[in-house]
Amino acid sequence: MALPSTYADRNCSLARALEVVGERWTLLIVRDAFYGVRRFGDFATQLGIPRAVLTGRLKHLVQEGVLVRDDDGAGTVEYRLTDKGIGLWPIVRSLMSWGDAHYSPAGVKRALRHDRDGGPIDPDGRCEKCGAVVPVPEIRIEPGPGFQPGTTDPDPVSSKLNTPKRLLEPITSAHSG
Amino acid sequence: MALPSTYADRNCSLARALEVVGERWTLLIVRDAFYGVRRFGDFATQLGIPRAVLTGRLKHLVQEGVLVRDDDGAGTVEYRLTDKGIGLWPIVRSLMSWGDAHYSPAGVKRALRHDRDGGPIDPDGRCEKCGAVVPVPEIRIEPGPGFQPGTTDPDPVSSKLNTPKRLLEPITSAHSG
DNA sequence: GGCGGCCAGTTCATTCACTGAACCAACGGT
DNA sequence: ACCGTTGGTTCAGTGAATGAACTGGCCGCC
Repeated sequence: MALPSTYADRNCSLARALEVVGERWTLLIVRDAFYGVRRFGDFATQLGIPRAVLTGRLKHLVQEGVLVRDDDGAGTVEYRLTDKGIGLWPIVRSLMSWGDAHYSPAGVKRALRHDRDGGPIDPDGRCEKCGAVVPVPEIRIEPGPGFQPGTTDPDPVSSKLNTPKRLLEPITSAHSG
Repeated sequence: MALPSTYADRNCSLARALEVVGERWTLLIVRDAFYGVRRFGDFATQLGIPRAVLTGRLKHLVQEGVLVRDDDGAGTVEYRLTDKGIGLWPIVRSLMSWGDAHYSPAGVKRALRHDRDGGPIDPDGRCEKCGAVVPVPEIRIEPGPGFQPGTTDPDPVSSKLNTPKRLLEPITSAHSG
């Protein structure tokens, strides 16, 4: 985003946060990272984002410490959320919740559950069964009542994204899956 | 923002929410609305946003039911948050909180308190004194330890924004204040 | 050891949106 | 009649997004 040159808003953490995750596409990339997407190509096809833009956004996110770029030396590159990136979860959750509440009359598109006890997670991120704020790796995501299966048959990555799974669990594309 | 023409992501409420509040400036406008800003000119000077862009964003937000445009017939126009707009509070709060946590080593720039009992509000939006999720109109906002007073002396609206006050309480610009 | 496929990333011409400053019209007060 | 305030609009210049084609490293395979 890069705020106006004259950084009028030195005292707003919201503006500061938006400099990191406020640009177009960025939060969608982060969301996919929560869903387990790690590969450049998977982000690209999943989001339909121009590759040049994706390159820039990933660089920015790595620079800001939201993602780490893990290059195994043999040419396999993976982007993974850092702890700082995982800290974005409440933002992603509350945006999804607001979107569901106002634009998905048939019910939530993706439901969240506490993987340990199966309890539903309320809009505040608490498990309705055990009452605890559920840590990200213990969250299971699955299609909700508002979910609409696509008309065209999905690529392998999409179908995995639409299957119940825990957050952060890697999605492997193509051959290795 | 207007997602890619081919709306690949029909099943993502995050994408849907970002269509409404994901464009540059939009969440800053919403934040200012929480702070009590209501006038076109105040948004413009406060944010340093080009007026043409502000016009477009306000129109969009009104269209989406996040703000109402209130024209008293005598030429006085006010933009106010609707209930749907107030529903964005958890998003604004969690973004501020993330920004403070990672970019404000001296402490939060703005502190939130439950106006009724003075209890501090935790990152989840709960009053640490009474334990309740604090409704927006009961939230008092005030400069925190990370707040940096500006070098240039502020316009009247800014100084009011930097004074403890409750959310949604209107800020009146210039003469009437 | 050359071939083909996969993958991350670049290049580039086109289109689109933002920027910033100037301008305009309605109203209020004097 | 005139001036200041307010909510916009207009417009040329600039920068960023788009989308499709391309590059180059690495792999397995014959």
